[in-house]
Amino acid sequence: MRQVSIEGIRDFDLDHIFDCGQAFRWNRRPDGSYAGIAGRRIANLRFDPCQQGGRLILSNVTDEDFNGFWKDYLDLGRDYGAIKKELAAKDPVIGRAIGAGQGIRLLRQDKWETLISFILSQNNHIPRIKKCIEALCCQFGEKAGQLDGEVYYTFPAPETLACLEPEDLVECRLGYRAKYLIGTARKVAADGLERLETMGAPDVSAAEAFEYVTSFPGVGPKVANCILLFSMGKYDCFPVDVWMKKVMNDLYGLESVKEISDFAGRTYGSYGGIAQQYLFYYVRQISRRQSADPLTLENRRK
DNA sequence: TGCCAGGCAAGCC
DNA sequence: GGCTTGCATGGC
Repeated sequence: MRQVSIEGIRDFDLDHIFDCGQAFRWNRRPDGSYAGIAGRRIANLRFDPCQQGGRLILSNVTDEDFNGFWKDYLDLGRDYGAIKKELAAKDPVIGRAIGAGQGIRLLRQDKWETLISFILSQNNHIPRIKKCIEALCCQFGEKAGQLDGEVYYTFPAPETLACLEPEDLVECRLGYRAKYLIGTARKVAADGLERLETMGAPDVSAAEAFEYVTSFPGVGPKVANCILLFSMGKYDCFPVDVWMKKVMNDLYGLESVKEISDFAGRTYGSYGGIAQQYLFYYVRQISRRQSADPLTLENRRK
């Protein structure tokens, strides 16, 4: 199989990247590799860490694909080591979270797919969000190809979803989010997909992009910030969900969303969104450990 | 078995 | 403008 191998990659860990709630169409294989789809491109990623920077092996990928797409998608051009240093220098507490998710990278994902995916994320668990999205792609996407015996489907286009009615979506089990999805698809189709795409341009401010994406039904401040951060390169955005409320309360004693957002802007600056991902991964890791280990202090008190 | 999740919109004051 | 409530669903 066609394959690309890249040496000397630092600040990179597949579990951290694909298990930090930013992308929903990647799955861990028993060998520790991840298989997934982006656009029409299907790939398997494997990473062998080593002291001097590890080796990333991308299967089902050509050199042309790597240079023209995957390099940017995986954000390999960014120096996360420098960002981590900068964040740690600004704030003494975040070092713990950076240590937990040291290999996180923010994927540069498709804007339309991210918009719909995070509409489906609201008041939902990550494993179930993945199921909803797979059902949607399987039913309304196009067959993109096959890898290791598994068939992959593209994310359905705006026009495809725009002409659906809620009853067409019952099998996807989206719940009350189905009507938001249809309303948003219709508005994207009416506005033209280009309008959404232009929001990712560097000269479009986060505030302007925020205003546009919150005009879609089912998109409030939290979902909007996720879209801006995960698909539009607005790295100062700081999405606050229930996990972030918990970790920001535990670490800094902050309570309200406004308190948390203000603190983040003040403290982490232009890389607040990246700080947010380390914190998100950290608090979820702690939570998982506690539920896996009944002898932790918190559980013993019960 | 309930509780809860990468929240939002609508209705209240 | 801030606060409360209803919401579909299923993983844990």
